[in-house]
Amino acid sequence: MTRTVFEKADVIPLVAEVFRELGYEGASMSKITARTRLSKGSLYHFFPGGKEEMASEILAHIENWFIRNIYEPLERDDPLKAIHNMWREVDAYFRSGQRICLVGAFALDETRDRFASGIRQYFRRWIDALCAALVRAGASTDAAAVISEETVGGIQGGLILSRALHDETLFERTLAGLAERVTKCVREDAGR
Amino acid sequence: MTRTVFEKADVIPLVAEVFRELGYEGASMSKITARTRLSKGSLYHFFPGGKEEMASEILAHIENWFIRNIYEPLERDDPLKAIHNMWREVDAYFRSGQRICLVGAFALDETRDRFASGIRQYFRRWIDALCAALVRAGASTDAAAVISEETVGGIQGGLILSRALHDETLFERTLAGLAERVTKCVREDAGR
DNA sequence: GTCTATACAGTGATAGAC
DNA sequence: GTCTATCACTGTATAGAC
Repeated sequence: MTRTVFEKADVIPLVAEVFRELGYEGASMSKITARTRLSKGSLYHFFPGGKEEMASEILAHIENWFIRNIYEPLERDDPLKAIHNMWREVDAYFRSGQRICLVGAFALDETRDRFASGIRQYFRRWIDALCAALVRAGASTDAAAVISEETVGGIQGGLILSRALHDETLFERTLAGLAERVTKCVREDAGR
Repeated sequence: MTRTVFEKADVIPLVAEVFRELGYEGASMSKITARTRLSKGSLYHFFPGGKEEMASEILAHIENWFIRNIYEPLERDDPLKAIHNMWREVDAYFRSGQRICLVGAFALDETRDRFASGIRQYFRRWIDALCAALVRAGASTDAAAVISEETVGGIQGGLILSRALHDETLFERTLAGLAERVTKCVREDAGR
């Protein structure tokens, strides 16, 4: 029998995937052990606080990924390039809509209240970073604020719809539509 | 002690609210009994199939509500009036974003697979009914198809965001933005 | 149609051997 | 760091009294 030795950094993405598939309440310890092939002993070794600690560290891990790959570029790189990078990274991260947003899923039921500040922060910073990039690209402050909210919300809605309709093309169509509107917004305001 | 006597029609909305608050897996029988003040005996009397039967009947109940109040008007009434009616009903139904869409929540995890056809139908018919109304109002078939998907997805995203950010105004802002885009789409295409 | 009592499988969590 | 064995508890579901 093979005995693979992990460290925490390897374990977090594995467990995260189970939470994504089953939700916070649906992801029981036995489901997690079955799908990750890690025993309860190993899991409690890495996360003495159990499920709550797992989910908490997973949320932090997700936020860090978005900060590095999406928010920071939006906040300080060339805005149009950073926005283009966002579409590409988001499509890859959510596997063209085949993978859900765990933070959005947690927001829908009372799981939200357990992780309220992490959930709020993730969306708040995404919207603000996109808004800042749009303003730097020449959009008006008002228009940028509106379309940033619509974009981040639109991505979440696209994930729900593409899963509900079993339509893998829907998420990419959603991203393309959002990208077009964002581009138009920048052009119109910058050209005034 | 008071002993209220219910029939199934009274029970469904009560249980539905608990599923909305806690999700399918989070809504345990004991949580349902505690929040509805109905005993397990009563619940199994109405739903011999347990949780799965409850959720199944709730989904059917929700779809019927949407058919009567939103889809059918979109399919056969004056399109502009029916669309205006939709914004009003949706805002009231989701309590300005304080109440989530159970169908959308179920779509996010593996609960989707239990109720796949009901979930698919709910969104499919919503998008199609809105699309048909837009075409009758003068929009081009292509534009109507695109904006119908964006609208139904945008509503779902608005619900996630307003909950995540604890911002009651966000959902109404989302609806207003979607309404504006829908109106513009009809005017542009009809005026060609 | 309401309730309580009960069965027993599954839950999160811990201890201790390797 | 891995695992199995075991804990007390909560899970769904059923039976039967009122």
